[in-house]
Amino acid sequence: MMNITFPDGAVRQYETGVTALDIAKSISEGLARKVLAAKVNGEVVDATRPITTDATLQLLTWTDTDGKSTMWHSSAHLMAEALEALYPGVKLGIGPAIENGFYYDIDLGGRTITEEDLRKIEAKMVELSKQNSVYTRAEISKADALKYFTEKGDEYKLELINDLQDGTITFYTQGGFTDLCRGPHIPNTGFIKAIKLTNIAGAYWRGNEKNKMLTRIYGITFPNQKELDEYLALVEEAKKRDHRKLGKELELFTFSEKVGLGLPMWLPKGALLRERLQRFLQEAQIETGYLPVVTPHIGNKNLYVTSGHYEKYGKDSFQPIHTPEEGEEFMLKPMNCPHHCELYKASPKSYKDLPVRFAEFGTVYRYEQHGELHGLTRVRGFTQDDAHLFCRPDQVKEEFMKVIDLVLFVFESLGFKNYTAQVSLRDKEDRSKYIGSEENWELAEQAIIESAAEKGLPTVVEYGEAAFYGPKLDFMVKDALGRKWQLGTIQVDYNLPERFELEYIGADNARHRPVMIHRAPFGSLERFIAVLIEHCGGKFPLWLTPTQVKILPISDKTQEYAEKVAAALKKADIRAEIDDRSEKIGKKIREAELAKIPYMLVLGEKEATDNLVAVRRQAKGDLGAMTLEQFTALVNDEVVNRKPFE
RNA sequence: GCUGUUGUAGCUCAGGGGUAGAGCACUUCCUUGGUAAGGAAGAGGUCGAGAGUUCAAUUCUCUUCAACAGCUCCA
Repeated sequence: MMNITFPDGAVRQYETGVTALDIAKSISEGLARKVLAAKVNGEVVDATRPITTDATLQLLTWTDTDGKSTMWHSSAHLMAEALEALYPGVKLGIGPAIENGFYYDIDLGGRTITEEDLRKIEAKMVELSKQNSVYTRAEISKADALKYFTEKGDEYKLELINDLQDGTITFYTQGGFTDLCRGPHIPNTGFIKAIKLTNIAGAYWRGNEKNKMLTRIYGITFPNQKELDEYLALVEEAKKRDHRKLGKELELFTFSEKVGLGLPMWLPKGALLRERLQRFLQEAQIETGYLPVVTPHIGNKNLYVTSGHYEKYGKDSFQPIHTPEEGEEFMLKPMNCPHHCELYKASPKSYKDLPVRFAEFGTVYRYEQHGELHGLTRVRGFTQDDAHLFCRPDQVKEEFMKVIDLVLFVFESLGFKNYTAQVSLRDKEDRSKYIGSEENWELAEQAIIESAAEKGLPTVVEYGEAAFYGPKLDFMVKDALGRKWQLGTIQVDYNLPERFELEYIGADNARHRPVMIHRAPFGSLERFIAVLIEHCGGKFPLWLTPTQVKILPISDKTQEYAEKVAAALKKADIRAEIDDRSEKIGKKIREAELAKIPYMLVLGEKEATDNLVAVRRQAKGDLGAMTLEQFTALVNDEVVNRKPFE
């Protein structure tokens, strides 16, 4: 007998060699029908693997992330089985589970696959899943493994096996399909009830562009049709909220081939929104002790030689600008830090001056790869809400706390309620690649961990993810559709103060090196606005939205009254527009609704006579008539409190 | 940068070897209408660009540019 400890702490005794599935059955049949895999002593394994020692056990179902990925991994195998049936001789690369579903990289040997073929493969998968084939695990020697795939003629699997240690190799078989796989897998194919193959793409074997390009088929599966339908609806909704589409529809920004790719241009409505956002952060920053600075868009090449960026990124950047003077070279600034370092050096600093916080909405230019450009989220020219804090090592924590406060204030004001923080620290083993003293790193890493904890941030710590110049903390937000985006970032930097020989005079009258902290709550205005657009589906909070009110006179007869109302709103600092076309009120309302204008004022003779406005709220409908004062108060309340659109 | 798909009016898209079409938007006129599309007329495109095949190309072929999806990359 052995002791099995459950997540709630309960301990029960079972026969040695019992499986997680057996244990589930002993609890209830219903539970057993839902168990996809099990976590035994923290390791995810097949629910059908015998347990031979005392262990902690967590039964994994569809509601667990590990349960989902086990199912998706098994689905990849199911797809491979279907592919072998439909395309004899197909060679298989790798087929893992991913965040939303799974993929398999395959070599079709000259054949191609179309969208219609995906439907065929899906049908085959459904057929195979209904056979309830059991996924069986087999430990196999390296020699036998090689023999199997040599006979099968699959060079990709052979390459994978060659990299594996003998004695650690396992095969999984379901139905007529056997694959090299570490597992784990779900008990049988019958768990896979709803299948959707989503798209086809090319992918290099092992992610290396020198290798052959394989066909990658993406798919997702669910334990029932309802969840698949919900997922597909979510994908549809995401398409509707695509910031590139909404940006065009709401006339926020545009691109021009003539201007150049990856260089967004802001249309009046977008520029207004952007400026409001900028002012909002600027005000918050000034309150927190930041000092606004302005630096030029270009810098002498030597600036970047000093910073080290020229050596590291020079070849892959916009190339230097040459002047009529021989030998002079300037570069478009790819970041603001070097300029700010030089600002720091403009005057000698005492320890009493620190921290110094230079803030600038700095537009920078980076030569991103062509294929990488994407809407506003990946561009070649963008504006960072940048600031650099120069402080003493003992001030790092306090500064971090303040920056976290600022970032959270920004998120809260814009309706991002769901966020996590990723703390990126040094590699635990290899510390050779990091610049800066052990002592300072330790201080900064602790400061980050502590300040995140003290602020109650949900945090993930990643070792080895720190930049060579310092540890960092990145904020990931989840938007209204549950998609994750990386926005704000706070990074400690030991490199640039060194390279620029930044100093301050300490209380001991000796020279010391300040610590530099880079931080950007938005990340960049472009990226942040893109995420904001998708988060709110184009329905911006009233305080940000370009047009707050659309005034809709019912006929020409009330045109004059409409203008009077417009003037009054303008005076009250409310952004309103009149729709004075000779269209029917129904049409004017429809268009204002589609343009996602928060408030509409329907003005007819009744309102003009009584000196009232009939208020309509976007997506909500008629709110009834009120006085202009009441309406202004309503709007101001929403603006001042930065309420979300709803 | 690599692979694939796409490129027709301001937008969304149809068409197809014999020099183009719809809806919306736009202009003008009629209509003055009370909470999600009133009516009529008109204007607007050398079918992404370049080359080739052909009597003839927007349609076929090649090249190129751009967008999209994925891969690689991201100070």
